[in-house]
Amino acid sequence: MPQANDAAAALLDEYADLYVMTGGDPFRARVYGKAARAISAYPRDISELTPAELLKITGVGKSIAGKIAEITATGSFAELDDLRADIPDGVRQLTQIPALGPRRALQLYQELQISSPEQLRDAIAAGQLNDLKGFGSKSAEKLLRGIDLLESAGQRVLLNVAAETAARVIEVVERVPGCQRIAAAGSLRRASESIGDVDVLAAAEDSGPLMTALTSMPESAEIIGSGPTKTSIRTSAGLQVDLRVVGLDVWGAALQYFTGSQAHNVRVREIAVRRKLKLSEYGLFDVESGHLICSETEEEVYARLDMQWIPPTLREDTGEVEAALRHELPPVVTDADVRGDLHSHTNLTDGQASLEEMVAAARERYEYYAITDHAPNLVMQRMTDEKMLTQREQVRRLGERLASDGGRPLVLLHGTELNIGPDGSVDWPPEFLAGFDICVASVHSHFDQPRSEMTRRFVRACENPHVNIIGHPLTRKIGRRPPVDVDLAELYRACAETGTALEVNAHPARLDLPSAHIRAARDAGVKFAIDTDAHSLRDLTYLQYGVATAQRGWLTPEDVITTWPLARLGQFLRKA
DNA sequence: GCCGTTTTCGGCCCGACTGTTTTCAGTCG
Repeated sequence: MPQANDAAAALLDEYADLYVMTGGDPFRARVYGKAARAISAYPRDISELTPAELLKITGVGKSIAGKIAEITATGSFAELDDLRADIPDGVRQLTQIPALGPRRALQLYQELQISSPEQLRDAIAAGQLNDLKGFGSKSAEKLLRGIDLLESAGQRVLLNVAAETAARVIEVVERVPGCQRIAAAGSLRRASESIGDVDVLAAAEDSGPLMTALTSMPESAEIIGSGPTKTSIRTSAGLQVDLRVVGLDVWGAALQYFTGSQAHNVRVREIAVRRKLKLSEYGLFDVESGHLICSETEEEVYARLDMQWIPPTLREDTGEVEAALRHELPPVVTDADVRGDLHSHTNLTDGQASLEEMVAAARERYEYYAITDHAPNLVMQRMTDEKMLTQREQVRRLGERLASDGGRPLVLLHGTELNIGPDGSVDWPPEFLAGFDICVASVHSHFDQPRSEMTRRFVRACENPHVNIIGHPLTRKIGRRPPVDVDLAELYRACAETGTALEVNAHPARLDLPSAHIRAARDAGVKFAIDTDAHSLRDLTYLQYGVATAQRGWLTPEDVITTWPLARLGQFLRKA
């Protein structure tokens, strides 16, 4: 989505938070949050829309349209500025502390002038909370732990880390006699790019033994809460795990509910209400009679609301509900659609495994596979023309062997991952590049160029007739390195015009191009390559996260060149 | 503040758990 949309959405979200803090109508606050999501999912740059076009965005009415215009003109809006004057920024930060919400955060500020987590820690130490209404000794303890947690870096984890934790919990709990069914839910099932806590749903008649199995895991460092349907622990690695146990007969309704997102659930439940129905984790009910209509599968629940079943990766309230009601959900790409991988490394540069090892693993999964080791300008990789040509010969011979040994067919492509220099040039002259089957080109340095230079840099790389794919386009690392500043609309235009694909890098630390930008790129006519960028055998298993990211961007197999048969891919790689 | 095969006004998702509440508010997802 355009950057102006992100900025405006952040301001509307901030306004919603501050507004609810001051005791304002919570429904009104919710509308601002809803409008923020709508804007941030909107494909066109909102600063370029006419007032009439703004009003067409669902959730944006006259008042919010006016505020967006104000944001475009001045970078903020008057009502927000007023609230900011009343409530210091640190008070909003207080609500980041687990178990401290907007109401009590404001109470702390108004009665004790506390406006940051550090000040709250000091106030607790000084016993200032002791005679504050609604704060007992347990609150103080809990808040102190919450502040520690907030300050210890990395409270959110990458997808693969969350998936490993969930797998371990499932392994332990499913062995308990009486556990009838178990699965990961929540943001992990939706494949969000980072995960704050791990949700696991289980079915059993008696929840007790399952809860005990969770709380007595050696990894369980703290029991945050425990009841008959829900138990929360924190692992020794600091990750919260929620286990919910329901009856097998309500599995579908519960899985739908615990998968979320919250915004998606709100939309679906509103649709139920309009039909005089009530949806909860226990099923879909007729409001008047109270009778259960269905609850066993997600498909039934959606179908009874006249909706298609919605893949979990799409459940973010960014238009999927409307599309499902119209029965126009796109047939998003799945793991099974992927035929190849066009970006991988070996130990000739910084990979961990040999050419033979990587290819043997790739052969289990793909129809075609490209080796794309680093090029000379990334000097620490010590690449030379000779090394590259020797590898090309090895790849050719290995490819011949694969074709004749009677095993699974796998076509090997020889490529490279070029460096896009600060001026948009790449490592080798055209005559050397012409010898590769495929060239990925990526930014590996000079991340801080101003937008105009960065944009020219990418556009020039796209215009190179030998560059097929822009690798990890925004070069961000989740939670560690911000994305580069590039005019995305210009980048998309250049990709579409030159027949250059954008990568959806599957590594869980990258997931780049991010799903939030993929839809706008696709609408601009861009094609995508889902690649692992594997530097090890394990990295090859991360393909699933690239597919999930593509799904979150609503991509179909038609949009993804690595799902195409080799002949069609070959045509694309010629950039004709 | 937004929205309407109920509605231009009156609604706006629903339930579990915790702590300090003696009947429920706040928080979370």
